[in-house]
Amino acid sequence: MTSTLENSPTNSAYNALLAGCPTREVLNALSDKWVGLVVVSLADGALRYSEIARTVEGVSQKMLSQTLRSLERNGMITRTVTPSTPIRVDYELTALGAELLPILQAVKTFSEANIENIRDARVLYDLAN
Amino acid sequence: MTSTLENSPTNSAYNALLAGCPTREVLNALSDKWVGLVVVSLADGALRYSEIARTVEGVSQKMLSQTLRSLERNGMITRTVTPSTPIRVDYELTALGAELLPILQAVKTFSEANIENIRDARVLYDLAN
DNA sequence: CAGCATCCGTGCTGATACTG
DNA sequence: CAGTATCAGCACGGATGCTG
Repeated sequence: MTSTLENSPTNSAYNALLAGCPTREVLNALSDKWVGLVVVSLADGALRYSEIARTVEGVSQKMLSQTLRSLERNGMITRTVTPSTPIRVDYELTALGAELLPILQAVKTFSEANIENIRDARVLYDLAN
Repeated sequence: MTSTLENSPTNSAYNALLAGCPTREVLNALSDKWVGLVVVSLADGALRYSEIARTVEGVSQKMLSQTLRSLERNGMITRTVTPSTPIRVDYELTALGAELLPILQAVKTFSEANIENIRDARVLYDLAN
């Protein structure tokens, strides 16, 4: 009989619930403020730096650069420089990034679909506390 | 023929890519450091405060309390007090929280499944830069 | 047992200015 | 166009101590 450890649904050697687990780095990287929106902005294919900046409204150059650098370093996106004048830089999801995309899209969709439920819950909570 | 706006997959009135969109609050709330692991810890049903603390290794009481309070306020979990001695407090996912669970589990599973790919990517990136 | 209150360092964030 | 550099603020997060 196979045991059913529902809270251990993966057969991976790693478990982010454990303190020293290196996957916590990844979890932290994925919970950076702009990561979700930047990855989602690349859903339809490669985008230039300025196009991402326009798509992800409100992101500063610093934060966008930093986020792109982090995603590139973690193998989620590629960076392609075309040395034309003016210079052109395109960012595109890697296979790994494409695997991550639907997950982060789900987070975004969940937020958009339930924002009103959440607001209602907050009103109730704040009334009672 | 229906138009295919791939980057607008929802029919919601909200779009987190827009600067003033209230769903960004939710995105920020969901990217809090301990939210993912706490929600996942409740996958199998209600858990006591101390049980969550033990399951989510390394979380401080302050951060756990803060995270639970936030999740409760946003309608993701319920808090049930049993005034026995000693007191007993159980936390459980709401219907909304249960909807969020598989998404955050996917993030966790993705991290665990791809940590080695990510580490390799980092080594390559750091060598080249 | 289940927490809240407080202090305090560090690191994230954004604005501003500058460069190839 | 696509960034980097620097600075100032403050919020996040951890450690500690206390309470019903």
